[in-house]
Amino acid sequence: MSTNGNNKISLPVINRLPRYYRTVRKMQHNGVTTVSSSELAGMLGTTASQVRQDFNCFGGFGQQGVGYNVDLLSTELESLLMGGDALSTIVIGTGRLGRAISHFLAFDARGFRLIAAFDQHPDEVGSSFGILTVRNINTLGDYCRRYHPQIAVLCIPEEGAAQLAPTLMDLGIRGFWNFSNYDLPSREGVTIVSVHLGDSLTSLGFRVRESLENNP
Amino acid sequence: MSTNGNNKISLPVINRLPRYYRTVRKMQHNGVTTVSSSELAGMLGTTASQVRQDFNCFGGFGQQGVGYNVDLLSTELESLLMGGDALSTIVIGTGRLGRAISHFLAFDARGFRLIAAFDQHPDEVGSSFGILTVRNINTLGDYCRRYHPQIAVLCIPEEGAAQLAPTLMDLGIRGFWNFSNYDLPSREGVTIVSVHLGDSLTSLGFRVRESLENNP
DNA sequence: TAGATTGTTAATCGATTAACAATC
DNA sequence: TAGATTGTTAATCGATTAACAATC
Repeated sequence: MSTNGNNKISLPVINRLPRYYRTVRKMQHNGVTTVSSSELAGMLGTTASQVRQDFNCFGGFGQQGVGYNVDLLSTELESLLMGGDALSTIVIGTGRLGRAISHFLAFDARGFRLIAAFDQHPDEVGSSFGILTVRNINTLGDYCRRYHPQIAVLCIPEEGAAQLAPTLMDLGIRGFWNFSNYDLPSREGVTIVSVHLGDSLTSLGFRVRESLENNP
Repeated sequence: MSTNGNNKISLPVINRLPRYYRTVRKMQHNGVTTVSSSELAGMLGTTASQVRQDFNCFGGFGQQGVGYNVDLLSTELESLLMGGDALSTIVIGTGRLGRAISHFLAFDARGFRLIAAFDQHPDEVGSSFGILTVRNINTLGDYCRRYHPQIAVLCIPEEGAAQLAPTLMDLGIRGFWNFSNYDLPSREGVTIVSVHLGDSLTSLGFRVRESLENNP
């Protein structure tokens, strides 16, 4: 069923949904037809309680005494996560990372559709970018006013992101997948998901060093 | 000061440290010499209480009535996060993503040192990889037994990661920066930080669609 | 029916925030 | 000294886990 009326769904729950979906797809692929909350929990390293709580945010699609129908679960999660029209998406920054991410996005779309790529370097502009051509960053405003992209993927350095973010929000961008080091300011109606590679690496370092101290 | 004795530092705290460090560095760069917990909190979108709680995990380096010395804070955080010997690191998978990530790692090392890269494709093997040369994946075991790398960056598909992970742990890898879709099983003494790009993108999609429903 | 497992309410746990005494 | 701000303890909040009645 669709999202359970007023009950706002918490971020921890939302962030677990993709993993549920991945796991259920895998089971479906293996021909499993029914799964209990405790089986799923075991597979995911969580608790049966959590699985049931999470699924119930969207109106129970289990059957008491039996469990969950894998096909149904898969269909529901899929429509929940990537149902409806594809989100039109632009990439800003076509360096190494921008190209890798865009390839990922184009290869495994998950409800997104890449419609343009922008860069500031003259020698990038005009170069091919998958099935697209890299556009000049100074045509970004015109482009957005004409095509109204919904999502922006930021693969540019901090300064560029800081400068561009408010403009992009004003131009109607509703979601950011941010790979820059800049922390975008939140704004009503705009969703921001940041992948801080540097922070992630730094905390890995801290944790490994901590572990090496206890157990060299 | 170094980590406060027995008090285990919680993961939420650890994950906030890199942001503290980034912010403090920026202030240092701007010539700020002293900062209060509430100023820092304002800058980071958190509370003064949290800042003080977090810093106190490492034995207070503030001064009552005055605040925190920016240089000291920067030095302490730096030594905490990337002090000591660099962690020797290998990359597995030299496709688009592997190359982008490695470039990032080499450019902004943060206490890591990239010492080798491996791939399974014959036409990748032997190609240049920054200052390194791509090695054949089937020499991985020998390499690890000889050079004892501490960190592995996984930029390979799920199946490869699933197959390689236990082997790498047996070979003494102490930390994984995992970009595959595979959820590595945890093991005592091994730290895993996963960057699930697909999950991150999927939850962005969910949240944007949710927001579009309320406010098209 | 009896056994199993959900949906849902209640209890627990941990993290965040507030408060305030210590002290610069 | 008075004002400010930390370090630290206590209160709150939210998320996770446990329990159990409903029901397949």
